[in-house]
Amino acid sequence: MTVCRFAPSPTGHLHVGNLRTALLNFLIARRAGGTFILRLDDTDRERSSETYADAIRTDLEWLGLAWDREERQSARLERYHGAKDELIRSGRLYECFETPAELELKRKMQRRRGQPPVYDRTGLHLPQSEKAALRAERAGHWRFLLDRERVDWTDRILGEVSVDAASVSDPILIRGDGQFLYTLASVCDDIDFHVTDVVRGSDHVTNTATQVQIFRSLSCGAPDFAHHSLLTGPDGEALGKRIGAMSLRDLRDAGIEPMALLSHLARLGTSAPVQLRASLDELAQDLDLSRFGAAPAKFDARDARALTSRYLSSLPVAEVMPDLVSAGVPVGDAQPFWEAIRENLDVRADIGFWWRLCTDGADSRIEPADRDYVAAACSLLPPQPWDGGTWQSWTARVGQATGRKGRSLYLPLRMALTGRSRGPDMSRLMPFMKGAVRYRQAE
RNA sequence: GGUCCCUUCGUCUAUCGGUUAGGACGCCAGAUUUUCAAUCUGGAAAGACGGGUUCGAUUCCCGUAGGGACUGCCA
Repeated sequence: MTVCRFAPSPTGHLHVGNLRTALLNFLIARRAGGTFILRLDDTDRERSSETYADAIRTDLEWLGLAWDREERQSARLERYHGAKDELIRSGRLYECFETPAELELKRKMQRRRGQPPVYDRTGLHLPQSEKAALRAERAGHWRFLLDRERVDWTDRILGEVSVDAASVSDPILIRGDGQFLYTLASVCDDIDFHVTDVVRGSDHVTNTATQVQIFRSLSCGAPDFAHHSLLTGPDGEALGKRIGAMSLRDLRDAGIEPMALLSHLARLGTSAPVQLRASLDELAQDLDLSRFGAAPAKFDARDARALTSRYLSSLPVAEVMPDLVSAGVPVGDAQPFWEAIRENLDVRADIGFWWRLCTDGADSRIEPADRDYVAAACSLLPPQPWDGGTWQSWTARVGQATGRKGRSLYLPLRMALTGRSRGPDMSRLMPFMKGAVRYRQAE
């Protein structure tokens, strides 16, 4: 039984990088008919908030990434205590008493001497009497005693990975204030929830080595790991540096369609071409982790926008009926109006734009050179209401009267009627144009 | 400073030592629809740099440069 999890900490809004992680986990679970767990890593009570937890759920729901089970670490403290006791009993957890300032100083000096800033295990060798004395003045924190050996695993994206645990400090698992840290909590959760596949960003590669040792010391096997490269912005900058940029919330507000975004992220950084898919199931069918590269990939929202436009044009009228109705389109007009505009939308909200343009009328744009031409054409324009044949009969007459043809015949008329050089097929749009056209001279 | 990863068209990437270095998205042009879009056809567009191995290197090795991750009482 495949079990995957997406484990954000509710300390901020999700961004596209987070989404890629969530999506991969979701798709793996979906394809295998397994379980997808949403796990809120909220052991840090100060930074975590319910507001962000809600925002995360909202984002996932918007995208259709339904989770089968929700867990939160703040509710599992007892379990972590149990793990702590077990590790102490087996001698893998030891208490330390350095202050953060002392540790920083230590690292600084090691660095200055050209040594790697690895913890020197002072706490491990402290005599009991000294520990008791220290304990009286401050709360100790707990470190996991690493085996100083290489940890190897076959990563489903990176291939054979080998990390030397000797190059890493014994990780702190429990803070002085008793807070359990990610490194331990995550392992306990993966054990208890029987997680089989861990897909996460490659910033966790080193963690994996230490966590594999923790799995072992708790007498459990580690799950399969896959570490994907990190996403950057269009200029290669790290995501999340610019606050709010690339957040899912922003993309949603900008009108990006879920399936467009999902289709893009499922293939970005892979050797397979991006293909617009209609459903998560289709994406799940196509998913191939081995096609992901190890190099960081750039995410450009413009790609998601282009896909959004293509996605919208593929939709049947039933899918957009609520949008048409709320834009004020009468149900009887919905089908033909949708057919008229569907291929000319950037975002869903453009439905309202075109309908308002039809009902409220447009500000025309007339190039100075076309002023006489447009005036002549307008004198030939039949009064509203127009129908599906109006555009053709009108432009034919205008063409005869003025001798114009092709682009120079049509474009000024399109701009006079809609104020834009691009837009829906005019013969399909004209029947809906009931508002007055406000003619004015272009600058 | 240390460890690890990465570097091919604008972007994502293919290439198991010999290829006119391929595809997709984007872009440009033409065709078509006497409009917009769509579609079709075509086009421009790449091996970071320096060594080495080899008959032959984008491919293997070393180095340099650049980018990223980790090096937290964050996750």
